[in-house]
Amino acid sequence: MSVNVTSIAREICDRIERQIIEGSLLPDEQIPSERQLAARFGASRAVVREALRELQGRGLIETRHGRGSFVSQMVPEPEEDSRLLRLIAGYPSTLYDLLEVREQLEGQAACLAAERANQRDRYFITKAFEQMNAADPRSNARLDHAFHLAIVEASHNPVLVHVLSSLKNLMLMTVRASVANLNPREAFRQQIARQHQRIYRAVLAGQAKAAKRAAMAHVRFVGESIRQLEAEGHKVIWINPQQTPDHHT
Amino acid sequence: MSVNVTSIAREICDRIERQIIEGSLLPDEQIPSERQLAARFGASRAVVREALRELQGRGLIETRHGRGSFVSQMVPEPEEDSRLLRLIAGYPSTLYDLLEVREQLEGQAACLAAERANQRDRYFITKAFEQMNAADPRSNARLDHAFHLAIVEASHNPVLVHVLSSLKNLMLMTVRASVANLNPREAFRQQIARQHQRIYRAVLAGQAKAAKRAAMAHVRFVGESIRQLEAEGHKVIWINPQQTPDHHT
DNA sequence: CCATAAAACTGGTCAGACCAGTGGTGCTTT
DNA sequence: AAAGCACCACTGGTCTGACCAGTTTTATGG
Repeated sequence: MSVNVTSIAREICDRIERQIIEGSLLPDEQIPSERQLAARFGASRAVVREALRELQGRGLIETRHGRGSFVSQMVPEPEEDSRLLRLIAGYPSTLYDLLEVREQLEGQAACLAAERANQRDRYFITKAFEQMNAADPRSNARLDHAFHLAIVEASHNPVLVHVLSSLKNLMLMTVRASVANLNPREAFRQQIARQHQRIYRAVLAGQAKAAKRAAMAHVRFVGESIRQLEAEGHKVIWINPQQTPDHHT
Repeated sequence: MSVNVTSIAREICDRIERQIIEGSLLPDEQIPSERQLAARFGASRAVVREALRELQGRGLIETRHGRGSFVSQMVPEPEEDSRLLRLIAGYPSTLYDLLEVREQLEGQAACLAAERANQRDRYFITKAFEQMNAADPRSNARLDHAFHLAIVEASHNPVLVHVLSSLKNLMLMTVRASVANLNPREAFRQQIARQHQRIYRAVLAGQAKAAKRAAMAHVRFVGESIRQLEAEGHKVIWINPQQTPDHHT
């Protein structure tokens, strides 16, 4: 019985592919150098190069002489996204629809993240969490979003990552709406900070059910709060995502 | 002006690719050995191997140890579906990830559909439900999917509709997997029929919570059943959405 | 302080060696 | 003559170590 049908190069290729699909390696992120990969996998550089070549053929990475290899941008469907965006521009109420969906998906993401997050995930979640708290509460929409995204990626569910990243711009709208309308009011701000902390702790503690509850409660709270403000006659601010600004990683 | 950005390996890869596309190299035809190619192109064998690896990544050739490399059999251009989706579709385990997401989204959809469905929605849901039941239980994947879709549309949540329709091909895979593996076993088939009926009745009766419970239970049941079959050593059938077949509406 | 040269990266290519499957050729055995 | 077997000439798979060629960082000299 032959068992090892797979060549070393193919194995390395598949492992890296998996990391890309799962989201452990993000678009535009640099892949370790060939020599490093060779050392890590205990293989020769030639084999690593073949693995990377195959990934190039699959369109997953791009390699530049003297620079390195980088994960390709595989934008799901930009034109669909924009169509939906236009629709929503006309009907702000759609944002509530999105919040409904977010409640489910982020709840699921938090649940899975609590179960599956590895050390790297925990590091990024912690980093995002701390950056978000350190920033000015009135202008941290992007950091707020990054925190939520870090949790989604920690779920290691590629479908979830794909869906939520395809809704990135819409997500940013809801997050911005939350930040712009709720954070300036001290009571809301504190409440939201507590909710974030609850999510953070539950995920890092590996408490799946608690994480799910916290995440769903958080999203629902945002939606209901904004709805309430609107009902009370307050002017609710919806901010369109002009572009994806400042990429100052 | 530097023009030659192309590596030797890439150049060889492209030349062979052109031959395959032009038809100079026919499907199943054997490609000259690496050593021959190296001599012909005046390059080292390592470079030739990298070129062949890239062709493998592009799915144009297949290589067998001790035999040689052969041109793949392939459909002219199986319509560039989202590369990411096709990529994900290559990993059967991803289907479980999708089922996790489906459980949340379809639960939500059923919930909203029960609350919001109007007469027109009810008509379409009923029609889809009856068609599904009337069809051969072993070959009604498309109708099964249509039933679920009708409920999603009745949710009147454009975000939900958008997300689930963007996952159409993947959804079809899970539905097909369910139909192909579960329906032939009478016990499963009856169980699933009951679940469908429960969803149907709850939605039409406007019982939101019950509809949500039923839909989530249904999706979870499918996932767990397939997982169980797999664990018991049964051969589980995953059907790739090569094309969207017979559109004979 | 800034421009420039040198060093320390990165990927790209080469040569030659050896291992590991595959299949044919011809000899031995039955 | 037919079956078996060892051998050999292929095939791809991997390794090593060297060197070339872009890029980025660092140190150096003005």
